[in-house]
Amino acid sequence: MSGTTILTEEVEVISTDGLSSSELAKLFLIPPSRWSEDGVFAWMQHVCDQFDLDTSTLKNLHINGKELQMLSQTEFEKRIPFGNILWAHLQFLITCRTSDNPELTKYGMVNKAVIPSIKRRCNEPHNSAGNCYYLYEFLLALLQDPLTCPHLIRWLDIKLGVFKLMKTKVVSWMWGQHKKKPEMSYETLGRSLRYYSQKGILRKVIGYHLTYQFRFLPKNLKVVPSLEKCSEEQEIQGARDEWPPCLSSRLKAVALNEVFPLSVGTPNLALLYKTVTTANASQNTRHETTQDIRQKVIHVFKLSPQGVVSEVQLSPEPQISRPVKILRLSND
DNA sequence: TACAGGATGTT
DNA sequence: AACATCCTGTA
Repeated sequence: MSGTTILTEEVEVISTDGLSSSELAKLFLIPPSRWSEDGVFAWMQHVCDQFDLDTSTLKNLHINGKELQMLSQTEFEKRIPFGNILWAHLQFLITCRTSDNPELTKYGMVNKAVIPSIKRRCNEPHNSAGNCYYLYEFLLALLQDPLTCPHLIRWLDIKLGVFKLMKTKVVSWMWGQHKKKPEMSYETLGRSLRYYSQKGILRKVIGYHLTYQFRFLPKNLKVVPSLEKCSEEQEIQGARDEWPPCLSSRLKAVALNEVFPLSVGTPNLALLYKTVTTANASQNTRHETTQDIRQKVIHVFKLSPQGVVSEVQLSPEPQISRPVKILRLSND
């Protein structure tokens, strides 16, 4: 299949991988009632993609936008996979359209959050893409990225949603970059987490430092393959089996101590993990022993468009002053 | 240093 | 509304 018609009025050639952002923009410019059969299918794929739902169960139902809108909610949810989510999304699109919001076409493209937030976003006329991310979504993204989980943040019990912040300084700094708040600290981030207790999104796990519990988890949560219990070779192979190609190449870069940019939430950042061995002279009452301490050191870099990065100093983290050339930029 | 939560400002 | 900032106080 080399191309598909996605709109009733216009013919657009699209790749089999999905729609480009400009193609999506065109789709959302057209009222849902005027979508073609392929337009409806493209919309379904897009939404499932945005909500991390399994797109493989989707198939072209060969109904156009008009027929789609004529379905009752019950009928809709019965016939269409993930019907509850798609229904909510469709209602969202229709409502925004009729409320005469000039920015509406953008919203169909940035729905990376949970369903309840869609309605609220509909009423936020000046919400930019960089602003649409909540802290809990950001943390969930980090927990699903092998570059940040488990080194910066990890599950203590994924089934219970219990996680721990391993490197508060780095995570807080990344969140600050994401929100364009360079002064962000764990003091501030922690206050936001405490607000989440009140809202019922998180719960503090009492007695455990830096440990919180999600009270709700998204379906199809990606599980980062364990990095601790296997060799580097297995690690990379495991990642290759379980993750899309772009991610396994990123994991490989980490294993090889290469600098590699983060793509989740913070595309302008890079992390470098390095295992350093230091001799540690520890004193017992009787003997003095030297012990090799293997420690994972994390360096954080900021990317420029040329791929040259400078290290960010997260005091008292170690600093490298020389600029580093990025070997590979993200494919995704 | 982590943590609880009040007060107030910002977007 | 969802933080960000600042702060008082506790452990």
